[in-house]
Amino acid sequence: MNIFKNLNDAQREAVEVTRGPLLILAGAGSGKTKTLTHRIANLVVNHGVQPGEILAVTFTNKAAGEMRERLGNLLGGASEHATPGSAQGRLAEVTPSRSSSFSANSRNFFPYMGTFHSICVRILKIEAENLEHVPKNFVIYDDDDRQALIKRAMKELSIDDKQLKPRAVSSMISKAKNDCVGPDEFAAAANHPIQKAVAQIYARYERARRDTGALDFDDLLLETVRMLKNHPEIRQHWQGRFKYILIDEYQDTNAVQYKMVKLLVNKDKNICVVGDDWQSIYSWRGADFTNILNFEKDFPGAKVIKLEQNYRSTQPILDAAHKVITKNKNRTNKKLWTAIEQGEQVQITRLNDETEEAAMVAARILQRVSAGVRKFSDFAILYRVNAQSYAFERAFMQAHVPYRLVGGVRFYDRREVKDIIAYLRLLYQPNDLVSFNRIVNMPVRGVGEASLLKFNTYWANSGASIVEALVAADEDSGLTARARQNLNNLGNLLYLLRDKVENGTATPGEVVEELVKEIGYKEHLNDDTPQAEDRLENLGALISEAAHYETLDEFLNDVALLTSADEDTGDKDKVTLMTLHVAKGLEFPVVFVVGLEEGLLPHARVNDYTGDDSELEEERRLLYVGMTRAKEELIMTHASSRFVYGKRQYVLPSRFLEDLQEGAGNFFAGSTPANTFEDFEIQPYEVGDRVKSMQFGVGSVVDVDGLAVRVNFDDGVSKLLNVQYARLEKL
DNA sequence: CGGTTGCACTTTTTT
DNA sequence: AGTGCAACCG
Repeated sequence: MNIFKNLNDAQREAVEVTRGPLLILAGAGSGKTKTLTHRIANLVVNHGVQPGEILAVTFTNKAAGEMRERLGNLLGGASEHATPGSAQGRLAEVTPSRSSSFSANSRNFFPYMGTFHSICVRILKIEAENLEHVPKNFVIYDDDDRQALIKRAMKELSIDDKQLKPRAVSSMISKAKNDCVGPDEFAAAANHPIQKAVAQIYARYERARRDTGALDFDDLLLETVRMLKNHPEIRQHWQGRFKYILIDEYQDTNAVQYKMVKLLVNKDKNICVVGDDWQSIYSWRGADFTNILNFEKDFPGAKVIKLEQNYRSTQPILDAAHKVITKNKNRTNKKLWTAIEQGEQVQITRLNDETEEAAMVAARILQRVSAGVRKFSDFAILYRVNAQSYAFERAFMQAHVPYRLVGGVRFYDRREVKDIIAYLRLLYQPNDLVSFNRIVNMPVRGVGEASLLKFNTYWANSGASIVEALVAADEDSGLTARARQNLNNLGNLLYLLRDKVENGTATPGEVVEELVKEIGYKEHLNDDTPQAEDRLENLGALISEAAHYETLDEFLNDVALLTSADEDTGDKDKVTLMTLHVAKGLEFPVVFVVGLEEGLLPHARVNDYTGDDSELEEERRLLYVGMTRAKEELIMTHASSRFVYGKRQYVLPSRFLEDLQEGAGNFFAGSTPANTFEDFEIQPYEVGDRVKSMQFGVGSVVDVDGLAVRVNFDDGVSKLLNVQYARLEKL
């Protein structure tokens, strides 16, 4: 097998340089994944490296799955000869086993591959017995779980959740954790009253979370870093184990992840990071692309390789994307090039509103598909916020355009699924307070606020776990006989199921089935509502999902770490709908980037009056990412008005469209030629002005709000008009 | 205790 | 517009 065949010079070099620190600056579409997989294959095949000695960190579980698949293809039958790693060396389950193209037997063959989070879970589960604050059977709290606990902490501290939003507190705590700042340090640095309040909540939250046997998303990383820092022998073990480290999307690593990398790299410094600062779009969750800019400083003597040939897009698409991104000041310099010189021109189209926008897109797709030029799966619609998908879903349904929605509500976030998962978590971790609160009266078992309060007191005094307290609750608990009976039953059920899980008499699938039957959950779901059928269907899907797992432990971990983008939506012939963030790393023959308007892209929350352009630049990178997903055709749209918060608002074209216009010449084609933007001059109107509209006749201005002007026309019609588009003339 | 009704808030992006 | 939460009544 020749691993180097099919690689260009830069890619080949990136594969060949196996020793020492290596930075691969990989532009969009430059064959990054290919290079990474070839690199791993080269290590294994030509350098005698055991797969288990390689750590490969990806940004999403899906990316890990893809890399695994490509590696499998590359190595072909080699897996049969591979020596299985230790028991710990099994492949991280990143997607339910059904979607993996490999049998469970081939797992040992593969490197540690996955997201930072999933890798941390694996390491922490292994090391839990050596760690004070990490129980072996920890559960993973997602954002909702964390917020529930924060709310509770705020209530206990009598902090009004209207004045200080639990969500805001949650994100402040998250930020602190991502900066490796604990509650004490946070309190010490707090001087503003809000910070002081948050410090109190933070401390209380942490205590509650620990008592409850849970780690939140950020803890997974933080506890791993703490462990590596504070336990030299553990650090040495893992440093010795991971002889080669690869990190993809390095521009999106945050402070904790950076620290972890530094702690995991051993004296040989065989670390290879791959990334592109132009595609850094996660600073809002703490990512810091200076990590990639500073790599050479962090690892002196690092080799730097640039992958600048783009294999994905045509020249016109690349030129347009380049025009946008080069408006950013804070960035590295590079020049992508493509051998595909010929191609369709980039189009910009203006529509009246989101309905027309979606209808136009649907019509265009249908036209191309029925002409036999394209298939549905060639198309992707990319937008800034999930809410934009509604209009497209409606239009596509109407036009019978098959589509798949990536992202949005996770399967595991559906209410019925979360209920059952909460039961499973509680029987797995009998102190999981958040799960207990969720299910204690679901389905209704006559335990309301008053009973719950009594039970909580009883439980707190007992010093036992929640499940133990449920079983033990007697007359002394002060509970009414009925409530006590019901709580006892709940506890007994959880005990029974836990036993079955622990001694292996029941698989996760069987446990879920028995649970559903025992609590009468199907009857509970089967109410009169029209959604009942969907819910029952989801419940069925959950049961069959659980059936793919051997242990509850594995199942719960996957449930917690899978994102909606990881969900297998099937490879049917469908148009893809997703956010720009989710689109990173993907490519499609035809891409529509929609909603290019001020307030949407750049998003309204972007601060652009402070003189700090960093947020605006991130929005621009987001557009760049979207544009560079296109292989052959790129169409960008914007609407004149849009429904926001249930109100129709007039919106301006995105300033990023002006970036594209410069030196455009005949660059653009489509229903809106580039010169649309030339007559942008806005005439000021005042209340009382007499105006004339080509469409509506003569009238008086009665209200002015920015560019939106309300005109009462003389024929009695009142219209809200955008002065940029309504062809108004001042009289 | 539990269901209903009305009101407030939402929307950035995700591991 | 849809959802989630608080207050109210049966």
